Amino acid sequence: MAVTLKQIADKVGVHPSTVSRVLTGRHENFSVGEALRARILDAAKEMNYVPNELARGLRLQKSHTIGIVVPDILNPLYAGLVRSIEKENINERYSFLICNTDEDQEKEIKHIEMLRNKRMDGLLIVPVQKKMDHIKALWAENYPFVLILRRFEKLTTNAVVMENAQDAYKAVEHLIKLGHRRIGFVRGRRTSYEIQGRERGYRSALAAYHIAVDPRCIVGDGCSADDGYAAAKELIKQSNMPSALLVSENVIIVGVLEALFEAGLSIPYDVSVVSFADMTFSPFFSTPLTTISMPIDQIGKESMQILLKQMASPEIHLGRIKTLSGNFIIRKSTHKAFGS
Amino acid sequence: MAVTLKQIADKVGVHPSTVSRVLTGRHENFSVGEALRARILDAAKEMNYVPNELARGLRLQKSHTIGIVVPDILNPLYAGLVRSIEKENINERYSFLICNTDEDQEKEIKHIEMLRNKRMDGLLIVPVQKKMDHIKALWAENYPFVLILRRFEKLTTNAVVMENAQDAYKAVEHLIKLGHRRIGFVRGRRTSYEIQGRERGYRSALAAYHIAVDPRCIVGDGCSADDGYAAAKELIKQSNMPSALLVSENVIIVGVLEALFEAGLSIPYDVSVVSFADMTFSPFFSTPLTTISMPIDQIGKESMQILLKQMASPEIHLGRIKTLSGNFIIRKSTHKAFGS
DNA sequence: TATCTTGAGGAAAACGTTTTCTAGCAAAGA
DNA sequence: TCTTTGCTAGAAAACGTTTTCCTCAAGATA
Repeated sequence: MAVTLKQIADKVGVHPSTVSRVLTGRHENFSVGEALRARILDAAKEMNYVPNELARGLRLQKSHTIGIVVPDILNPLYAGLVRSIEKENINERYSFLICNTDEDQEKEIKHIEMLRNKRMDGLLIVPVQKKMDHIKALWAENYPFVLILRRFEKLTTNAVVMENAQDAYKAVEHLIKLGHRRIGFVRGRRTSYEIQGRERGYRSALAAYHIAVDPRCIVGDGCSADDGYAAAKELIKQSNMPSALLVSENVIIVGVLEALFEAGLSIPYDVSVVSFADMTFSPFFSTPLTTISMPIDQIGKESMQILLKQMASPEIHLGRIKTLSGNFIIRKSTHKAFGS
Repeated sequence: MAVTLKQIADKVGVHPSTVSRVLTGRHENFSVGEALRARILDAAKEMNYVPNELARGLRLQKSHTIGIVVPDILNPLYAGLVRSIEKENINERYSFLICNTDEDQEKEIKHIEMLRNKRMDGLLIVPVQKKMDHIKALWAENYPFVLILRRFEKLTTNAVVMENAQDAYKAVEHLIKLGHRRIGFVRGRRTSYEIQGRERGYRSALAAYHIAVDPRCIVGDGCSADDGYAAAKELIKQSNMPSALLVSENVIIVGVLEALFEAGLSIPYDVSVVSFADMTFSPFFSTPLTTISMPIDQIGKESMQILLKQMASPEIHLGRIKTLSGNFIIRKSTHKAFGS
């Protein structure tokens, strides 16, 4: 069906290799007469030649494609990440194959297997982090990849992560300084790297100000809006509900807001709220949200740059770990505690 | 580097074709002894065999990949679309290569060229719609594809689109029935299919109720939040600003809200707002938004189903056009006009 | 005149699969 | 005993490129 080099060659009356050389512009150690060159170019255009990247890829051992594995592209955090990765794709050398895991470990494993089958030149992964054998395998085989937002303590791979503990610490400290003593933590997936870091920060901030941690103040385990909704409900029904909340993730906050709204609680008068969040919309919520927002553009940029370097020399383990801090932005959703 | 069929074959002492047959499970017209079969399977596992999809693709003339071209994956509308397309990917037969055009026609042309080079089995496209030659070419060559949300009147390709005019009509009618007479239209990109349909609907609703269209009420041309912001500003500074607004697109509304907020205008008391929108967040804005929301899941599902059919028989032009209606959801951002 | 360079292009292998065609051999049927 | 059938497996071509190694003539050089 599709036109091949050979067909062009036949039409022009020349060898396929010559056509290849003209079309790819490779004249090193080689030269083609101007006239012939022009004839080949014309024929290719006329015949609507579409180079077969599958064949090129097989020969060149390169797919010119990078695999991206994220939890859910519908989460603006990850969509933004993808866009910022794209921006570092100088000269549009690569295209991107995107996979969603929905935080499902088995899906991730299958996706990565598929990406390897399709011979991605490199992988950018936000890992689910329940298992690490398949990541270890990549590492052992010098397959170029960079972990994003999450990494394995026991494995020194390339990674770009956040200062989660520190970021959470700052947020909680802010609440404490506003006079809050009972501060809730709406947690995301307990097993995930960011959340564990953020919980550590939450705990150490309380400890620093000599406030005991009430386990009933820590709720939730999951990363959907529904999970946030359920977790907030649990908090709301408690007799001495926290006067302030730290919400640990982007999408969860939507559910928390819904629960608060449903319960007729007003922000920040009934409850102060700080959230890790990265939605363009945060400022337009009924009460503009005080947030810790991530430097998504920078995360994408660093990740891609490391990956490019790693792809350039796969045999050398860079083991680059870049750690970035979030931006704490105070808006209207936090207020002095009324007792103080 | 990577293990090949031949290496497995050598190790087991058998021909590569036999290995291929065992590993792909193709035993039609063929059979392999149980013992040998097991030995091959073992060897493959032990040697960590990763099939080369590039080679398979070349041989089979299939990439098992579908190209998706959208304006911007960061727009929840398109991210949702991608996810719903994925849901129709039964048995995970395909993976998806995603390209963003940013509504730039040249980018779209380049992306589609690249997708053809990489031999995508099919294409799902939200076209920029300034040029159509490259789409026509796909069509002429029986390349399987489906246009989404936008289509060319002059080209009967597969497409899944919305009843834009009708949807806008309903929204405007709602405003008119609330007593509004001066109704603004914050337009998106003038050249795009949806926007033209929506403008038609806007105009015909006004006409149906004998309200003259004031060209000053129609503002904007662009699809970013900034465009919405600028357009709303323009409306706000007018002496007789409209008492109600129809906002034509998803992301634009964020800018409009910002402008309104900045001008100290309250919704719906100073101005009623209806928007085409598809964000999970709409209900949580300072005033929950009355919206026309699209059945994204259905759009993705229909698109993928049509594409699958088209891929199954590329030589037959299905020319299927599916038209869907939006859901009009009344929330709190619209109110009776105060004059009435 | 004999040898060397240089410019122009061809031949063929290789990348890793899949699939069609062929073939050996044993058991079964005639 | 001779042919057929069924099971098992190998050989080789093909998919569409790229690239290394040739070849061959013409002009330059010694």
